[in-house]
Amino acid sequence: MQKMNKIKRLYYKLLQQYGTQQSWWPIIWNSDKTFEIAIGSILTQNTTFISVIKSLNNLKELNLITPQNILNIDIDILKTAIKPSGFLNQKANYIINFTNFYIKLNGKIPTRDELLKIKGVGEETADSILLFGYNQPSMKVDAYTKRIFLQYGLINQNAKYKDIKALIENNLTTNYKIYQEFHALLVEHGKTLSKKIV
DNA sequence: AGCCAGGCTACCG
DNA sequence: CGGTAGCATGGC
Repeated sequence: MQKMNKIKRLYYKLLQQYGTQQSWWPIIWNSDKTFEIAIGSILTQNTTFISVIKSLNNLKELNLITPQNILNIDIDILKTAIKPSGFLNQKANYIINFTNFYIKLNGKIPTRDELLKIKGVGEETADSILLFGYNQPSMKVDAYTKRIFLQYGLINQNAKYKDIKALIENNLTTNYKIYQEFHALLVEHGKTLSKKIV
């Protein structure tokens, strides 16, 4: 076998252990997947995805997984719908902020910098939207990623988001499917690790 | 019964 | 710049 860098080795090791994680991001509504994934990316901030699913189901029942309807509805109804995933006051506004931006895009793919200007969209959420919502090869780094990389000695404690992102992007083939797969695998593996060491 | 979850903003020094 | 309190809820 060809000589691989450590990131690639980890990728294939996890792939062998857990198998492919295709369609790892669950789709509830499936009409505007990009929009749905973006809203899910905001809702998932510092929350378990189980809670996000509940919120997305609430939104679906209210027919709110559509940009126009979200902007037309009373914000208190939006807050009630997303309550299961926590931080309802700020996330409701974050969702509205993103929705306004999304409508103005008119189908265009946003840049990462444009996304980062939205209040409520930080680095991880921006990458999540690009990678899973738009199928763009922009690696998403999360707490699991950092934890696992620390454990394998691939980074040190003070590595920052952009450092880890660059490390991965420089060592894997630039391909959104591979990035999606890798992230999903890291989450699956991360969930099996017992304690938070970051 | 406290800690953590698929973070971000605002504000501090 | 780096560090951190606050944000809200639910699961274990």
